[in-house]
Amino acid sequence: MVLIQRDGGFKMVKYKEVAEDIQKRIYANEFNGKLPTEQALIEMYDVSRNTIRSAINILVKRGSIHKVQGSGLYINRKTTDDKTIINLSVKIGLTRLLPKSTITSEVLDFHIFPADAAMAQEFNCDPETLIYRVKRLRMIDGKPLAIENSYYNKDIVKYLDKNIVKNSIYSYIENDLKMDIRFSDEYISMKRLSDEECHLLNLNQGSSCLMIKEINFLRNSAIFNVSETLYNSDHIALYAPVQRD
Amino acid sequence: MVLIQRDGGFKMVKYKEVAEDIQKRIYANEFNGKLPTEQALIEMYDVSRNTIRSAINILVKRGSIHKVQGSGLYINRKTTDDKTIINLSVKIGLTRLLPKSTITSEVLDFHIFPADAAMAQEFNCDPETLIYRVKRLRMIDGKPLAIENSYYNKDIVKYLDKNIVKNSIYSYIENDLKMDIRFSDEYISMKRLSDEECHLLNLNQGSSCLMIKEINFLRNSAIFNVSETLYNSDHIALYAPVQRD
DNA sequence: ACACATTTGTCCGTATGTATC
DNA sequence: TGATACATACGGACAAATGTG
Repeated sequence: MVLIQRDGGFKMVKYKEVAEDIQKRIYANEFNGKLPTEQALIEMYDVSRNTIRSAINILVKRGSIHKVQGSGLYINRKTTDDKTIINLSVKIGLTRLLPKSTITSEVLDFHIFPADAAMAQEFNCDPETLIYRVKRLRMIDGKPLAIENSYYNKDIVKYLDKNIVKNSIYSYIENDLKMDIRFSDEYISMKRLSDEECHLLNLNQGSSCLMIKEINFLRNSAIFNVSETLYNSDHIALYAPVQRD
Repeated sequence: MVLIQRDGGFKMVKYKEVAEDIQKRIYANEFNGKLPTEQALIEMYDVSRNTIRSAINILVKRGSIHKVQGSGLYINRKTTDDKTIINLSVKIGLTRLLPKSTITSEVLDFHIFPADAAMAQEFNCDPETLIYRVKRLRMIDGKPLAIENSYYNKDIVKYLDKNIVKNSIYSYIENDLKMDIRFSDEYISMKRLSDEECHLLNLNQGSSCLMIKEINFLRNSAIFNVSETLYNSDHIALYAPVQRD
């Protein structure tokens, strides 16, 4: 069985296609707790062992499966949690991350300003570089999910407007600007909310929340975006699969 | 230059040895923002390209470096944060994770009990299986860092006592019992602390904290440990490097 | 704008080691 | 013990992105 799929017209490399195909089959419950062996997958997809192993490693990294030498490839049990789970291992942008939910945004602030010393250091750019600031209340299926305070380097993201930031900025950057978001540093801490923030997130005064600071890099390792997002932790939990080397 | 190192007498496979050697050199500032090319590393360590690439991928996964096709291997800038950073991508056990600090523990509770239905489900084991419960106040350089509420399946971890749990349980499990801790699921959320918990962590009443629920697996995918740890988030932040596939 | 060298990415093949069953 | 299945390590070839002149 040869299965070559395309993602929105883009040509994908083999091992990623295979990975996504296996992932779909896992979601569709086509396997019974265990994947076929490497050898079987090699024959199914008609690719080399290295290619199958690269594909499998993608699924391992995102916590979908785990491997046991000498035994096989096992599908991980899903946790039974009523909260929305944000998988940190694949977390680049929210809209793509939570496709089963509807993410909408209310723009609380949108303006442009020249970087001061601190901001220039964050972005590793020259002072006076123009920076977009976007503050949004992000909602999941209509309920307040997070307050996002985000900054974009205008030298890299040349144009933003109110209409764009009302929707998925990442989708705009990737699909329209054809920029290549490659990696991201995420720092997770806790923050006590101001009264205004509590009100926005529909929480009691004096509440705290999960705060994620993100530094987002393009392929060429330029920082195009820095943000701090305050998550209503009544609704979400973060998930991180960890593999020993 | 051939450099084969041993870790505590254990034989390590080549790509891991190379990875750890490069990591040490990064810490020692032997490179100037950029690693030697793959080809140069191949010659330095006298290994194949695949082996070098496996080694490099370990460092990428833990956020030490990033790669730019056509350009090179770049060392990631360290964040300037006064908090202790817990790197989730390598977080299996605290003592090993924070070697620069002294982790000590005060045992708040230690007993054994038969699993009820809920605990049996957590461990994916039979009800009535004996479970160790360990509650510890963990301290970093003498300051209260976290309250850990941890459970061990006695069928797997056959023996624990008060003296062992005062020290690093993971070191005991790995070094003394020679068990192989392979992977871990981490769920991060926030918790409002009880008055007693606030007191233990030296926080004001009504404070909240980061809570990490961990499910820890052996090589054979058996769950040997489940825990919930309440981190004093004044002192720590979590870090997660994310790479797009 | 173009050609070229450099550097990492993808893909293939083969052999042998180690853990599980 | 042997068979199965994943892990490690070697090799080569070509593609794609980057940097240089």
